[in-house]
Amino acid sequence: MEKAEEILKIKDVNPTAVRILVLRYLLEHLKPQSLKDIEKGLMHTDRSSIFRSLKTFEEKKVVHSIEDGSGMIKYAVCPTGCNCDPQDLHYHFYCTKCSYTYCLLDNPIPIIKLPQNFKMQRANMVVKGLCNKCS
Amino acid sequence: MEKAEEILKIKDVNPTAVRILVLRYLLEHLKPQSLKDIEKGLMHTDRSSIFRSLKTFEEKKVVHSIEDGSGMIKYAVCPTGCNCDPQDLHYHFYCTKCSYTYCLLDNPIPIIKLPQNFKMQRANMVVKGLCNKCS
DNA sequence: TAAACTTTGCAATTGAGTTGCAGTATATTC
DNA sequence: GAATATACTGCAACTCAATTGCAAAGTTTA
Repeated sequence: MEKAEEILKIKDVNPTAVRILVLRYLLEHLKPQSLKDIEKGLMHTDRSSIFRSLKTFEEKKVVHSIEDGSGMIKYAVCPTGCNCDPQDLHYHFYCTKCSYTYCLLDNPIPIIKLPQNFKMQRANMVVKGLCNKCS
Repeated sequence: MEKAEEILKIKDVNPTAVRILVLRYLLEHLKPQSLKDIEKGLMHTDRSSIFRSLKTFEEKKVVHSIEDGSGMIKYAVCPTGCNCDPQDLHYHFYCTKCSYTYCLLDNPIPIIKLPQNFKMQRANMVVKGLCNKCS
């Protein structure tokens, strides 16, 4: 069984054609991909089908989504053991010139003190600016 | 001279009718306001005129914009001495249930180590979850 | 006053995300 | 294995915020 199918089986998601293609596409790419990226990559697959696959994946924790400040939601396959906990996340750097998103893995996100009874679900930490190639 | 007019003069922005109304509206509200918020508040002013005022304000550093994860850009008047430096900013908490945005002023944003030759322009740090009223 | 520039209001467009629906495929039951 | 139920897909259409084109109105300058 291929990796994509295995993951789907483990996460209890029906391994349909579109889902396998989408998941494979995400696995093949290191960087988080947007719906549009995937659509371009899988030229003959319908956008809404990809969209719905991604929603299913998110729900079943196959992938998690990232708002990197580009205006498009990006998706990345959850690594083994990822519980999609916000504290697992890291800063992202979005280059306003070349639109590339970098992960700033060196900087841990500090524990954030929330007011009483506030519950964190997720966090998006985005630094925008110019990357080394564009500055 | 009223406060809004003063600010516009200092920041070298032509004090037109729409601009004064928009800036007054922002000054009257503590929380960052979206284009839609302002549109609702200023019932007889055209959206695109408000939009262009805000763009002008941003350019002239009268206001800065905040992406709080709500999907709508929010605008806030720059406090005196604000140079729109990303380090001046703070975390925001966006309640996914009531859509209210809170400023988490107690948590300073740490200095973020960027790779060589990366230049920060701005930062958006958003925590999403449920606020005390909704949890 | 006329010309040049700025601002405004309206209408239309963009672009990402999302939904309704009918047709197709897959699974379940008899 | 056929009948029925359920899940998935593709297409088209829609939402919603942001943005733009353009001509009219207002303001400044020569």
